[in-house]
Amino acid sequence: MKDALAQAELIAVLTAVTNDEPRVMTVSKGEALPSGPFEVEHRSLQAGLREWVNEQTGHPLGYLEQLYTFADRDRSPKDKAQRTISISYLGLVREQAAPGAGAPGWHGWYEYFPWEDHREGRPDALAGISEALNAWAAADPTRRDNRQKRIDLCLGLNGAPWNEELALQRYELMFEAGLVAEAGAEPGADAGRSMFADHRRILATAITRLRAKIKYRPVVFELMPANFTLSHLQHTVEALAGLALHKPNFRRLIDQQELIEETGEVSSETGGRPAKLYRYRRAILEEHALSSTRLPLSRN
Amino acid sequence: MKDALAQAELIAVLTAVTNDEPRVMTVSKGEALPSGPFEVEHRSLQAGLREWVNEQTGHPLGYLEQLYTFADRDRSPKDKAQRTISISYLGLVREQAAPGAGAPGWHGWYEYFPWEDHREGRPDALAGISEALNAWAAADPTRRDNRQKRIDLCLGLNGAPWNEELALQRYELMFEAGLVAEAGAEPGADAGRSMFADHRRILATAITRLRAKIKYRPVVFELMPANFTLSHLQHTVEALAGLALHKPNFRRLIDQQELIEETGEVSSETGGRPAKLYRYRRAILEEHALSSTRLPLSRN
DNA sequence: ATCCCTTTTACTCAGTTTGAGTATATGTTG
DNA sequence: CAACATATACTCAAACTGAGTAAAAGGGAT
Repeated sequence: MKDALAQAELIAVLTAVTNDEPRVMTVSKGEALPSGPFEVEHRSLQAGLREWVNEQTGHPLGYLEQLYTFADRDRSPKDKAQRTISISYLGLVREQAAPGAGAPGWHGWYEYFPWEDHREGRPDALAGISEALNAWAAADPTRRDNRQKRIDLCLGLNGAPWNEELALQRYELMFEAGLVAEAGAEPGADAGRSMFADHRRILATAITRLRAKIKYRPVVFELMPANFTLSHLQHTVEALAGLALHKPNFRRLIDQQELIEETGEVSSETGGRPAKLYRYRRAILEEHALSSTRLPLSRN
Repeated sequence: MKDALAQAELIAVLTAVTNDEPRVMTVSKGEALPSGPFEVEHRSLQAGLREWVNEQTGHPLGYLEQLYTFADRDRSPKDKAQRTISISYLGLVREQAAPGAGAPGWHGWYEYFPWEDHREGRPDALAGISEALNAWAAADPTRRDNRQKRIDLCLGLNGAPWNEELALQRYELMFEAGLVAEAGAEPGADAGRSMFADHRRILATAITRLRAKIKYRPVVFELMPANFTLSHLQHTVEALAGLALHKPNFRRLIDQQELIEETGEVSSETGGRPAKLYRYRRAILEEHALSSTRLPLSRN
């Protein structure tokens, strides 16, 4: 066995939801995700990430989950003998308490993926995208049918329903078709803001993972303040899923699962009838880590 | 940024199902999982793994999925300045065609996890395990309730149902309680066969992942021959899940999803009425990669 | 040839869950 | 105090799930 040395880099997708908008922490004016080297002193990968996130941002980091590890040659900046292994993590944080000056900035998910937000119906960006993808499919007669089917399923065309969990596949499809700037395309209006290297792909991975996870594990609460109303909770879920949910059914499912309990207080910030405040039942946290949550996934 | 150098190692959990028994490819007489270094020539992590699996075993490797990456300090053999990063993968292969002499050997999952096979009811091993775990919980008055709840949920005690997807949590619980040899325990009859370093933990991760995945993605077919009967398919799923499934419901779900089609032939190897042979509908493979499968999860 | 045994295949049925719609309660605002 | 906005509560049909039963089609023994 040869000694195969490599440099290890930790990349973080830190997400919060503020004002019903999912955001990600970025550096370089929103061009890149924060990252840092894995060092010998670190006890583990996760500990290493926690350490420098804390150093650099001071942000308390609750939930942290490994996303993916890659070391593709064509992704490394230079073609040297030494390779870089990138290990990405998804972290969930509370609504940020004013990041310090010069500190990393927060940007909305949907700046980078305008086509992913379906809370108010199909975004306009999808029209242009599907047109461009269809043209790409038609251009290759042999792979046409195959491509067309993928497009329909990814974008919810020709009878296929929109599936919010396909965020990564959609980005990869657009990449393959050369529609995004990372693949060498002209910066188009519909294609969203691009990022350094494959950071946007990592963000898409995080979105897909989180959208899947909120359906069967109570991770939303990592993004909520201690007390919240049911509407607030619903809007947070909707922001992540990029979908509008049916209100009565959302409520039914939440209290069926006995995940939360009333605090006894109410909030009149919502305009109409004051809403009861709830808190997450930490008492049964272990129970939840093992059992499952569900969410209604109706459209508008 | 300092240069943080590390050695990268790829670890493979290759699984096949033969004679209704899930098996894993091992080296060192079943003591370890096959692994190899990630080298500079490799195009990507996945490509690197494919390459040396092919070299060492000649086994054609279909489905391949990344499991987890870790670099815990206490897991490395020596405490040197250089760290090892281990990247593990789950691979699914067809029933093996007689591995060559001196080649890696196959061992049943349930040699390592005897408590995980519930196809014929609760395994005997669980009695001793739950007893030992309960004693462990009782030993610490402050954390008692918490521990007891975890035990009940993991093992399906006190009203909690058995959940086959908790394989990893169960192993970790037993590790924490010092019941497995890897944690320094005496080799006990119920604790299953142990493995080198944390390889058994990786195998548990693979089992958990696969048990979850077969429910919503048609990966079982990676383990099936070209033609198969519905019973064969069911037994394969049951082997992986470690559960007995309700036959009529299994069939109903399978053909509702139109994943397979009749070949027109029948097989009389089953003893009773000859069974129709089916094949996986490759034509709609992309479709399946994006949509979802479901399985009935009834007990016995 | 016929009866028995085994396994496949087909059908039924009640309880639960899900998607969707409607009605009522309780505040604030003009 | 009426109009409005939002929270909360209830209803209903369709779909799905878990579970059980019955018929069909072969092999083997007598």
